[in-house]
Amino acid sequence: MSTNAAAAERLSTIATLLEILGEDKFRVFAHQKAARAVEAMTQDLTTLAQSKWGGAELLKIDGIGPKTADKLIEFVTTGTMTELEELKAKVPAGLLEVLAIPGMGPKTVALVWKDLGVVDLAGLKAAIADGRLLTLPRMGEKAVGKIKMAIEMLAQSAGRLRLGIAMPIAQRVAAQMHNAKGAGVKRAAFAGSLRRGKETIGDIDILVVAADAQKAAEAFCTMPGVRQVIAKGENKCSVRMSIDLDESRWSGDPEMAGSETKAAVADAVKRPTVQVDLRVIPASSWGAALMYFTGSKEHNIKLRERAQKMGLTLNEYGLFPDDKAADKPPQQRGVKAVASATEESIFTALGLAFVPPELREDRGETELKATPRLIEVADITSELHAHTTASDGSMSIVELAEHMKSRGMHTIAVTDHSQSSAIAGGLKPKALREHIAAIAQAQKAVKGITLLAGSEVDILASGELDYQDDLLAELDIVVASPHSGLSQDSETATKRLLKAIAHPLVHILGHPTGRLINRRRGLEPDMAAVIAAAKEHDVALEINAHWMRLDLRDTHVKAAVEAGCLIAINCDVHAKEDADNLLYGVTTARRGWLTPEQCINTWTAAKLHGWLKKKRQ
DNA sequence: GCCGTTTTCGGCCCGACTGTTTTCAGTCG
Repeated sequence: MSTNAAAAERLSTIATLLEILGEDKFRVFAHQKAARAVEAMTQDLTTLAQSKWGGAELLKIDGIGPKTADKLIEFVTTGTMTELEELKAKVPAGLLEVLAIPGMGPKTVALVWKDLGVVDLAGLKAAIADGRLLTLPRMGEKAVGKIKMAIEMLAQSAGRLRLGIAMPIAQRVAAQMHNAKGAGVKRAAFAGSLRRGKETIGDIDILVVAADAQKAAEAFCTMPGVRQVIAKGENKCSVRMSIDLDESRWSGDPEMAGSETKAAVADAVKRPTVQVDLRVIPASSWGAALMYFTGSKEHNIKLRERAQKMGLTLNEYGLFPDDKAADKPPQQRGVKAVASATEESIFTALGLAFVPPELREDRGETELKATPRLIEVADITSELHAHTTASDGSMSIVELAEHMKSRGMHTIAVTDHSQSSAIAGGLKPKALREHIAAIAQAQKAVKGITLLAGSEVDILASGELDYQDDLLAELDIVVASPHSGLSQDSETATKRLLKAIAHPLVHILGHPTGRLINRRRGLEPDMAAVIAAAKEHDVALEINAHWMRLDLRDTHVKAAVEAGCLIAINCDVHAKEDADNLLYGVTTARRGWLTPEQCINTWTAAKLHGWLKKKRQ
């Protein structure tokens, strides 16, 4: 784990422990905010904190004050935080897993701990089994039953759903709500972290405008696949829904696969349910609700703070004048909203440029003077990372070319694996030379798309490339990627990647960390150094669009974009349907604030081919 | 614990749902 992530995790744990101890909730909130700030930092904390002005630099970050800065410097210097150690001595470690149970908040956790001596999950289960939990105030049969159910559900859950699994489910649910009989649904859309395009999703939020809210709720709770109705109110319902693996797009990428793909598929099958929330919204509040439920929470807080400074109050029904009447929310007292029907109108009323959903993470988006022209799927006109039957793909060269042409690409790079990736059928030098000839031959058969002869060359553990330079020089394009030795320490990994980037024949650094979301952490290089080197050597950093990878990740993309680095968005095509993953790659790019010009896949054929040839002269 | 275009002290985002209550605390998003 990177130092930043480790420090953020510790601050977050401090917040949680303070919460259990019943400390001031604003202190808790401050620690949570600081943790998020550290998590979002693009500079390396170690480098920053140890520099002469490190402390002052830390204080410039919103949410980090003198106390937190001290804790961070202490952590970087000594590897520990005294405050955390002291808190850990007071609170049993097992209570953290108890707090993770939905329905068990800090107050209840403190209660079972103090009154029943529960110190971990096993203790809680025992207290449920022998009826002691029922003896607590505000604990009835129903409350205990819910906790029991939540424990069972948690045991089945394998964590957050990957974007590529959640998206098709959400699209299907939204479509089903549109067609709900008798409910008169006028609008239906998904919101939440899915709309923001996060790489993993905790639950799915569906919003509808319906003539008959009750019928809409009824239709929602009785959809195929609903396993349990968690809550069913007038405006809000929550269900747990089975995940049907057939809904998610999966391609057999044997490189990930061998055991990895099978494990990932098994993982998705094992995770049986996902929580889906429905909100029924008045048509006039559509924009406010969409905004509110899209989040993120941090972004919403920023907007509400801003509204408050302007004498306004913002909730899921609209932006209202703040008349300080505390008895009831404004929409229940007939107060007329300043703005509510569209997101655009609310941003405008707040004096802000419209913020695309992918940017709503409180990473500076409310400072924007104008809405940036972010990259879109339609901007992409080339695919620069694809495999054929020569290694581990399922299409021939001609099939691949025809398919990518039908997807509107002017260029397709054929980049089969190199010799060290034996499991993926990597090509020996002789086979690669024959493949180069075969690609030239295929070009004669296919018109209207340029075929490039390339390779996805392994970056060996040492940082050396998997072919000799004379062979690499024969290729139109070289994508250099790490495939093995992915548990190297950070320093070794950094050296390895820097060496590959500095190689004069390399165009693109493919899936730079080699991570697999929810499965493999991958390399954790000093990303600032990698980005600086890529910029210096005119190497594009790849966003691998497969939803298992999304590598670079969003925060790395943002740092690379800020540094002026070139970015490639590639589907790493092995099979036809892999081209559909482009949406996820572009979404990740948008989360990193990428504009079209900085992405080589949007360039005209002339510009792209010219750039590639520069490294062949 | 952090922060300042009313503030260096006194605030700090907002509403729905649930289960237990007899008016609300706790949790969630």
